Parts: sequence; structure tokens; C-alpha cells
Amino acid sequence: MADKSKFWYLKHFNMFEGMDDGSMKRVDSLSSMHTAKAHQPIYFPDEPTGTIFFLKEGHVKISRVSQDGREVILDVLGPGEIFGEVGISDDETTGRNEMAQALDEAVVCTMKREDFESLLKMNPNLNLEVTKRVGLRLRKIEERVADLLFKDTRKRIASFLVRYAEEFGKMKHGVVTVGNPLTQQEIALLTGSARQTVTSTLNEFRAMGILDFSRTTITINDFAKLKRLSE
Amino acid sequence: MADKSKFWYLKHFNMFEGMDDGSMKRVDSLSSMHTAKAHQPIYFPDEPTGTIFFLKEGHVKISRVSQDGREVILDVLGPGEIFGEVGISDDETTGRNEMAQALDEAVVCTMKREDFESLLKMNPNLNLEVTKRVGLRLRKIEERVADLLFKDTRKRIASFLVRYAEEFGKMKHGVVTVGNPLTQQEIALLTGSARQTVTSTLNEFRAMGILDFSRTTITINDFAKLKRLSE
DNA sequence: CCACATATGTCGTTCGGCGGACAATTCCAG
DNA sequence: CTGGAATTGTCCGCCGAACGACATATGTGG
Repeated sequence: MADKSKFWYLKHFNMFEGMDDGSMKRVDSLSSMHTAKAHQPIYFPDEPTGTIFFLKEGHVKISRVSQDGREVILDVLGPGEIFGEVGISDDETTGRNEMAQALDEAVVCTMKREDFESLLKMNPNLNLEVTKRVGLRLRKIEERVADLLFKDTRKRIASFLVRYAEEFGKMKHGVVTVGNPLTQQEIALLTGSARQTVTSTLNEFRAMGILDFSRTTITINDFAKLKRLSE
Repeated sequence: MADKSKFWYLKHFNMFEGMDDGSMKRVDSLSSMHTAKAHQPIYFPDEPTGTIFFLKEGHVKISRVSQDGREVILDVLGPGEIFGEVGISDDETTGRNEMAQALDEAVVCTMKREDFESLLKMNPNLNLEVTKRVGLRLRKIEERVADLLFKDTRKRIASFLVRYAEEFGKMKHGVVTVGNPLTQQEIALLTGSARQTVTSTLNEFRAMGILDFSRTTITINDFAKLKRLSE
């Protein structure tokens, strides 16, 4: 799984590595740390303006709510990811209807966008690192668009499982285990399908011996087969 | 249309502005310029090396082809956009199955990724600018995912027209005109619908007096109404 | 440890819209 | 100007999968 190793590497690479002590102290003084329990929204009332978040531990879902109250999950992020108004311009067209919510116990650092930007200007390597991460996220979501555009529901769900496992899973003796903070309803929102369909598809995959799952964990026994089903 | 002006501004902002002469010369020596006629590919799925492209004039579509030969259009880019392996890591998991193709007469500059990266390291402002652009593209595509996930075909097509007009259109006396290098087939690929559905939806909109169109141009008479239909 | 909330499982109906078939138009090369 | 290629227009049958209804299982707080 050459893909994965790269992805993993990038994600877990400490962004602030290689910074001189002075800058490091500056980072420290400019950022503050927060923790959030599962299902808690990650938005801190005191910081309405552009804020950058660094996800240290746990998982966060980025979602959007439409007028009629329906939710769409745009992305699920893990440790090492940056979110918030990364690289977005000055006024906040943002704040609108996007929200971030902890999926499990999550630890995040926050920093004002202005501060972050000035930090970036002073640290070219850091800046490059950020660009890479955002670029990676761009790829990830492009992949998802491609899925939505030309795969049927079954393939999309398989595809989701593959990518989710590649991103967050742990491989052991050829079996991939993923701790799963997502409900089937949420998987449905991510894959653009109905909750019931997710249920039956998962059960179908289980019946085929491809995977096993409980509420909290997914175990993929036959990764290759799952991958085949997703294409 | 506050949104648009910002978007427009960002896009047309000259990335290399504010660079000192030395760097400017370096940019000049490192990049080369190419032109492509309509339908000409700019790079192919297989293309191995890391190259960055700057779109100076014209429009380019970024698409992907699946095993079974079907095409998905990931994005349509206009002047000022960067594409290629922006911010992607060292080895190229990339080259895979993505391709770029000119939609009309297009002018692009190319540069090797390594050169570009070293340039970025030397020019923090440039780097920040790149990050912003990529971030903007991330937003754009997130918007599209949201559309695909909770709008029906009709709304998606309306939504596409709105965004397309906002990005590339020219407003005059309350009427928006967009030169349109896309075929209905391509609009279908972008919105995740069937060509026939695009045809009839466009005609429906025309019958409603919302817009008018020929093969080469779309004119939107009632932008507000179109926007309402897209939500 | 019990009650209630939340999550998962199953079934059948309904319908948006995909995709085939074919006609009509527009475009372009020769 | 003319014939063929590409694009657009129209009709409709069929199917995937959304959604409602309801049952069961699992977890959580009082």
C-alpha cells in the first residue's frame, strides 16, 4: 500500500518541525488549546473572525446544513489536519453554514488567521507544508466528486470504506481495523445515499465475508475484494 | 454580488506581483509558454513528471477517465488559475488518470515542480498567494460536493449555471452573458446528469424566460430567479 | 437496572432521471 | 454549396435506490 504510506507520512508529519526556537515560542503564545467531547461542535464563540484550527487528536467532521435543515458531510478529518479558513481571503464569506463537529474526544489548537499568515510569511517551509496539505485535501475531495459522478451507491459505499480504511485504519496480519466514530446515518450523508441502503450494503458485504462491523469498529478481512467492488 | 467581486479579484490578481526583479527574471527563465487550440490536451493521464501549469488565457477542463472509459469533469478553470501537481508530495501517485484539455484557445505557462517549490521558499508572499488559490478551489469543489449530495438534477444544473456565470460571466444592465465553450454533454458530465436531461432543463429555463442560449453563449436574464431555482 | 433515546435492520412502494432510439439542427471541411 | 459529423431536441420505458413504516437491538442517564 504505497499510497497509504505517503498519505500517512504527510498527515503525521509534524508541521512545526524544523522551526527555530523563536518561532516555536511565537506559535505557542499565539495559539490556544481546546478539547471537545464527542458530538460537541467545534466553534468557539469568542472567535467569530477567521480562525485556523489544528486537529491534534480525534476526529472531526466538516459539514454544511441546507435551508431545509438537511446535513451534508463534506469531510472527515483526523489528527494532523488543518481546517477552518485556510488560505481564504479577507472577508468571511465563510461563517455562513459550515460547521465542524467532534466525532470523538478531540483536541484542537486554534490560532487567528492573521497571526497564522504572518507566521507563514516568516517560515517558508511551514508554508510549503500547508500548501501540500491543502493540495492533498483537494485531491481527496476530487476523488469523492469522481465517485459521486460515476459510481452507483454500492460502489460508492465500498469506495468510502476503502478510503476511510486507508486513511484511518490499522493493518495487522492482512486485516484492516478501523475504529469508527461514524454512524450509518453519517456514512449515508458522506456517500450520498440513504441510511437504509448503507445498512443493507454493509450487511451484504458482511455476508460475503469481506468485512465485519459493530457500532464502533469496522474490520476488513478482504481488502482487495472490497477494492474491486469499489471500481 | 459581493461574492463575485472577491472571487474575481483573487483570480485576476497577478500572482507574481510584488516580486523583486531578480526573482522575476528567475521565473522567466524557469518557465516556458505554450498555446493550445480547442480540444487539444494539455497533459495526458500517463504524463510522468511533476509540472505546474499557469493558465494565462482561455479555459481548461480537468477530467478523469474511469476504467470503462467514461469521463468525469472535475473542474473547469479560467485565466489566472494554477493546475497540475500543486502542493503534492514528492513521488507522483498523481500522473494516474487525470488529464487537462483546452476548451478554447488557451495560453499556459509551465514550470517544473521542483523549481516552483524552490521559488516558493524564496518568496513567502507568492507562497501565500498560492495557498489562497488552492484554498479557493477547495471551497469551489466542496460546494459542488454539497450540490451533488443534496440537490436533484434540476437544481444542480441551475446551480452550475449560477456558479459558472459568477465565475466567467460578464454582467451588463442586469443581464449576465457567458461565453460557453462547453457542450451540453460536458455540462452533463459536470453536473452528474444525463445529456438529455441537460437539454430539456435548459429548454425549460428558456421557456420560463430565465435565460437564453445558443451553442456558444448563455445569457441569463433573470439571475435572481435562477438562483432561487438552484436552492 | 430499568426506561427511554438512539442506532440498526427489513420490506415494499414510488419515482426521478438515466439511457436507448431517433429526428432535427448546426457546424465545418472540402 | 454540399454532405457528413457533431450537437441539440424529444419521447418514453425501465430500474436503482430513496423514503416511509415499522421492528429490533444497543447503549445511556437517572
